[in-house]
Amino acid sequence: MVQKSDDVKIPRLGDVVRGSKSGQPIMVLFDLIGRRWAMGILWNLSDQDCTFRELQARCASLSPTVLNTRLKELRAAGLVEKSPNGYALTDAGHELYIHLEPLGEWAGKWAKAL
Amino acid sequence: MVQKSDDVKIPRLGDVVRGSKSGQPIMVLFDLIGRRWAMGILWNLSDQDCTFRELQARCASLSPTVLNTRLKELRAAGLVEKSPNGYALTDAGHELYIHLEPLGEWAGKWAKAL
DNA sequence: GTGATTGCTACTAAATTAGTAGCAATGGAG
DNA sequence: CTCCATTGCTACTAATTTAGTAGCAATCAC
Repeated sequence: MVQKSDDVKIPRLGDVVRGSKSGQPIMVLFDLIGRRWAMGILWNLSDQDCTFRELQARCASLSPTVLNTRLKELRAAGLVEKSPNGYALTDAGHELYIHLEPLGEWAGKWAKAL
Repeated sequence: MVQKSDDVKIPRLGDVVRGSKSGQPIMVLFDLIGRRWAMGILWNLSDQDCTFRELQARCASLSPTVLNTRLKELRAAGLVEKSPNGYALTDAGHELYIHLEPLGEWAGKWAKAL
């Protein structure tokens, strides 16, 4: 299994966050978790560790390319880590999830109202 | 000022959410607010109404194309509306913001730890 | 060994976003 | 009314991101 050290562009503090000159933490975070499937991955990892392929299946068969990219970014951001069973949330990842979780219920309400 | 009725593709319940077959509300929401600058726009509208150009300035001069697209989507989703002063969060938008807000503080902590 | 599964890379096509220019409408100032 | 600034937006092209598919090396179960 060959590993190339290709550059995982996660946003960093003070960085030009994909257009944002501010580099405010919240914008850095939004940039990171606002990428396609990033929040979905965190969501799906929240209740159990997943292998690469399980995660892929849970996320509506998103392409391995994107899944792998997202995983690299989330790992570089300290939100996800490798575990014996595949991938898992780190403590920070769990903390973030705790803040995301209420959105689940709210989304149901919102969707109904729409 | 001519208005063309061009199709604002906001995710809908039961939709194939940009690849997601589930159509779960939370995934629909993630799809919507996971688009570039969507959360940033909500964030910036939370404390005051903004004109189109103010919003553009606050969001690191994101292009009018994308800003306008996001605004259409967020309006179609009932999170943003026009106000005398430009654009504003709806009640639903405020509710969502309330859930997003704690992320601000958390992001600061996370960023420091990184 | 053989076969199945896992983690991932490579590649091309499609979609989204960035970036810039500019125009029609509105609102003063004189 | 005339001039001019501002606002809200459209049009267009270039760059970047994501989708989608194929497939290979490593690991594991027999």
